[in-house]
Amino acid sequence: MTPMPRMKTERARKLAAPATPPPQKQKRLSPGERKRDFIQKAAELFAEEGFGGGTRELANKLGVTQPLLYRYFPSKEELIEEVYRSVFLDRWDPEWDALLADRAVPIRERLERFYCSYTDAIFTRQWLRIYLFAGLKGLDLNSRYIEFVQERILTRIIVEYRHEAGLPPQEKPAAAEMELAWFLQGGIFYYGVRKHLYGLEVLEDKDRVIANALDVFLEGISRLFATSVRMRSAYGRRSVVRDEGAA
Amino acid sequence: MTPMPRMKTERARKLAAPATPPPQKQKRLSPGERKRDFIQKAAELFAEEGFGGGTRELANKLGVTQPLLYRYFPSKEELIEEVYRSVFLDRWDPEWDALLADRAVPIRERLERFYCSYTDAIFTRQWLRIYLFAGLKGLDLNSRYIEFVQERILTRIIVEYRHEAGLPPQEKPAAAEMELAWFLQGGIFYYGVRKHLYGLEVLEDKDRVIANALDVFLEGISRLFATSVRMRSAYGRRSVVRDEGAA
DNA sequence: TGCCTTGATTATCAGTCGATAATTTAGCGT
DNA sequence: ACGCTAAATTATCGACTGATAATCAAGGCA
Repeated sequence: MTPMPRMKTERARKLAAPATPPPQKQKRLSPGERKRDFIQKAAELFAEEGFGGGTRELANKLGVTQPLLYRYFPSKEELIEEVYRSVFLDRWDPEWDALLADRAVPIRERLERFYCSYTDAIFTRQWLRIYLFAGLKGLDLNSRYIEFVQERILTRIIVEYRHEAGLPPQEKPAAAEMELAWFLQGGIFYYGVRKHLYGLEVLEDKDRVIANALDVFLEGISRLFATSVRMRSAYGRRSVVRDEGAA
Repeated sequence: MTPMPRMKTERARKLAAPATPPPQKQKRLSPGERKRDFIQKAAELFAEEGFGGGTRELANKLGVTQPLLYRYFPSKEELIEEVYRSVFLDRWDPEWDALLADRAVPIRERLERFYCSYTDAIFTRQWLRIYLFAGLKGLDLNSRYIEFVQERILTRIIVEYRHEAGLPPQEKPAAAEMELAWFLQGGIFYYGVRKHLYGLEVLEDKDRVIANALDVFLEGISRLFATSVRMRSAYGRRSVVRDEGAA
């Protein structure tokens, strides 16, 4: 009801959005675009700050004000879940399923092609950090992703390896076999963590590192599986493949 | 000035410190004890909530009031660093140095003993969570721990393996060799992450999982090192051990 | 027993957080 | 050109954060 609220409004705008100085006329995006922008910038923010990153800082990255977020997401928690979905569920290339199961190609080459391509997709600072933040937060979506990895990658590795090695098929891989597949997965994964999370000096040729890891893994399990089949726990020596059931 | 402020005080105390109901007379600890208690409970809190865990919640766990924290630590950040120190720097058993370097024992057995004992120390929910939180926060203390692992564990594994395999000694392990050692470390580490961070069903016999991983690793690298020595990059095939220098 | 050091408490501040209600205004359809 | 829908803003709330100053009181020492 008083004169000149004009000047004050102008100043408030400048202070509120210093991140994007030039494009001041950004207004009225379609709901779809706005929502996508929120999710994308939120992924960037949460990757750096964790899910505790502020909604105001997020709004600044978009050049809008903070309450606008709540026109598109009922709560911050729901934004987080959508970020999570966009980062994880949409990055699986269906091609990989076919690749891993293609018995016309030797298992060695299948695994090399898969892991080189798969790590191209997930070995980014953003993906790895959000993955770890989500794990620490205990989101159930994270557990579901792990189960996905277990079913779509690791179980297949065991099944396909056994097939190529001429070992008898099983209904389900033994727990000890799954642990060996996880050993491979974890060993490769940690390369990405060292490089992109810790920023350490690593051997830069990622595909060569993967190839070496696969050499070690496949040579290693071939000897292990061979002995376990040959002696069938005749010795008291560790027998790997025998199932003790999952806990 | 009125009767019964007694009741109100009583209620306030109960609301403020519900964590430790019976010992209400806890007062006047020596500075040393109090400080240790703060660090220990802070480790528990930060492991669950991350370093964003509140100072009031921490005080509640101790049954004291929040400002008391600032008699022992100038700021929360400094408390975090002391927590970090107590969790990481004090858990290395000097015995492990001798164990890894003891050439009277076969490398296979040295590694098994070491990793079984080492993982007994670090495979706890608290250690793993603080380790990952610290990594995401980018604390330089974390980088220093990684370098420690690299020097005290991984370099030694390569050196000792090469010695036992009769390979010529090097001034420094090749970058590709360090990557293989990291592959082992990461593969074992991920077992702890799956169990204690994600709470997944794993094969419960940790020492057997480690033994299997070592079988695979040692068998694998023995073949790899042998071929690389035999053919010296005669083929165009990948040669592992040749150094390309660290980035 | 009474004092005095110091551990511990109460009261409080300034800043930030997620979220809500009311208001403004951009831009399409007529 | 106007008007209406809805995108975006301003203003604000209550809860919670780390931190400070002033006050209280436990317990060793005389």
